[in-house]
Amino acid sequence: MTPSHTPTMKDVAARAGVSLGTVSKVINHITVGEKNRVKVEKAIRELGYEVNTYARGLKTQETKLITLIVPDTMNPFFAAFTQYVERTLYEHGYKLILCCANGIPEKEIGYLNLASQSKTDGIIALTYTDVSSAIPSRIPLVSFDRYFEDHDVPMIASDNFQGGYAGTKKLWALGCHHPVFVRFRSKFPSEADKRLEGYLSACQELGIKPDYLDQIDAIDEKKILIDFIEAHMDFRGNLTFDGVFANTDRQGYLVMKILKERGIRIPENVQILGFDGIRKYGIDEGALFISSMCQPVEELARLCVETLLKKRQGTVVPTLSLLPVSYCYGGTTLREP
Amino acid sequence: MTPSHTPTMKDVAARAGVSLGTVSKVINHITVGEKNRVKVEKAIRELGYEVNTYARGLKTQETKLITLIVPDTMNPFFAAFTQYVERTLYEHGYKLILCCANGIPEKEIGYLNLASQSKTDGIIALTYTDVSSAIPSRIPLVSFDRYFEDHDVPMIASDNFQGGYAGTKKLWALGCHHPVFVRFRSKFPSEADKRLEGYLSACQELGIKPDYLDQIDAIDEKKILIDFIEAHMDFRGNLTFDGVFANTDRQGYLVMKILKERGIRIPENVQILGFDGIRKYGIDEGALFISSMCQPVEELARLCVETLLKKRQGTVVPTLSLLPVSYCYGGTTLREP
DNA sequence: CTGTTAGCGCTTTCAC
DNA sequence: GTGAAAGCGCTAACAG
Repeated sequence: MTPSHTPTMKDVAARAGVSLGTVSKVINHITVGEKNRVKVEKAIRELGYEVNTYARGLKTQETKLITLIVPDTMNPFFAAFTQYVERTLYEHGYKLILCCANGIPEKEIGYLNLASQSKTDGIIALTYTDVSSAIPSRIPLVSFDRYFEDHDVPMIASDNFQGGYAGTKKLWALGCHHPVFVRFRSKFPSEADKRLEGYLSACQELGIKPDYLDQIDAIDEKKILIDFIEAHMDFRGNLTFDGVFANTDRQGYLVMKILKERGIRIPENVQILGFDGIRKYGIDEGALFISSMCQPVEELARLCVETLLKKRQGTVVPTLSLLPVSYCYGGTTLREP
Repeated sequence: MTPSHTPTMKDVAARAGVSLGTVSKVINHITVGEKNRVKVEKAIRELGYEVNTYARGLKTQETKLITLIVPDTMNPFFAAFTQYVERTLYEHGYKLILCCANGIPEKEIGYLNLASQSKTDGIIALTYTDVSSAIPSRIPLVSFDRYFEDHDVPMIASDNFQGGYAGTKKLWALGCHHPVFVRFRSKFPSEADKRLEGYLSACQELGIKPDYLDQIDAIDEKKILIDFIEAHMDFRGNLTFDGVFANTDRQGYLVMKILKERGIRIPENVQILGFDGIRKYGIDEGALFISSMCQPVEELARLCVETLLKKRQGTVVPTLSLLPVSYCYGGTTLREP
């Protein structure tokens, strides 16, 4: 008689006329007599049996669950990253537990603990709050874009320096001889901080006098930008810069709106270049909001997952991996000369 | 001596000098002698103990994990929905397992099974593929926007009919006397199909001759839209409609782009109204892409979670819950008269 | 109110 | 190559 509950290994064993251990071996691909294997496989099929992950996890301390911590999913960049992480995990037989930290440190810490209690096999963290003290040692953890001092945490990121450098050169090549850099950032250090450094380095090489806005944890970004812009007008109201390299697409978009409101034509009067490569309505069909140094989101996500899984199985993994970013036209820069 | 492994209930019991059962009771908030409770709580704190969800789950068949199935997270509407579902679940002590189905039925079915194997406590499904045959009976499942025949699945959705109706009336009030409706949809029936019905109903009431584009599983939306638009020009190249009510913001945005490319001014010549209420760069600061009938995403997410949890605990829940949508100005309609 | 104990479904020795 | 049996950490009777 078929059991009414969801079938367990016991049911399979009974139906196949073998012992529990044999069924377990078949499932875990451990050598077993041909005949028995076939019998067990048949029973599994007939019963629609699937292993109970939690019973298995209890035993093996594996759950096939990976936690992803992101600030939120409404930011299109994080949304894309989340999607690709999920996809890659799925391909490797893992499920994704999603934590939108929303800047709540306790929430991040709670999820970090989840892993340390081995309820989750690892963590991919994209966090901008300060939780480094709560990082469980010896737990598979990879960080995106954020460098954790004092902890042996592999970091994956875009090559932000190169992006800042190449972007500045690109603006120059497109005719911007007075590009300014603009950024708002949190007080927690991240790899993305290197974007400005890249800009500075390129400026030096090009013989441009660098000029930038750098605000930490600003509240009213719009007002600050307006002040910055007005401080860059000469006596007849002309702008003293002809290009804006923004730290993120969002910030660049904001700059664009403000400039347009003031009758400045983009890209004729001022070219704007962002960073991230965010697309309207997702990747598939959407155009960029603005021209941008695009991060290879999919590859970044894959690399995070693969690094994490390798680390879990004990392979030595790079402490730092940087992926290149590339320029993409999005309407706010001049077409190629 | 402190154990080197992550502490178990046994360690807590030993340290507190009580039995396992007592510790379990303290944890599960079952009455226990004041003195013992304090001792146990102290031991828990000192050891940094946390229950092992999987051991517990094995026993109780509860995992405090809920699966959310969405088509993807790059669509801003789904992204927002995901975020709010996660937040609400968190408030209730549940974790989110995220499945981006990407239109792959096998993937959805796999996750559906996860739940039926009681590795997950329930499912919130926002799916546009046909998986109704795979729906495990008697498993807590609530559906967003999609009506499952033959299954006792509570459905949550926006009041799409009301939205279609109110949106049409709004366009009329703003001076559109010849609004057309435009939609692309999948072949799977969903609540969102009622948007067109609302439009038709309002047209009848207003004495407007309805006119609409309705495409199923179209490949080249842009081309179809262009054809539609060109078919609506009189002999001197003037449009025969003065308003477009699009089935989604994305579709409305596409219409806007095409019209603008043809030199048509929005909203002066043609007003455009979308549906969803998607915002650039997420909810916080972003403006709408276009004027829209906005779905109350947060409330929808909350309702899904609460309905699911109620159903789990055996409470009778509504088979259908509709939440009202509301008009939001987004630049593609005329300002209030 | 407290301690003891029998499993939950699975993996993994360990004899056979 | 196979089966029996001992747990993984926890909960839920059940005695006391």
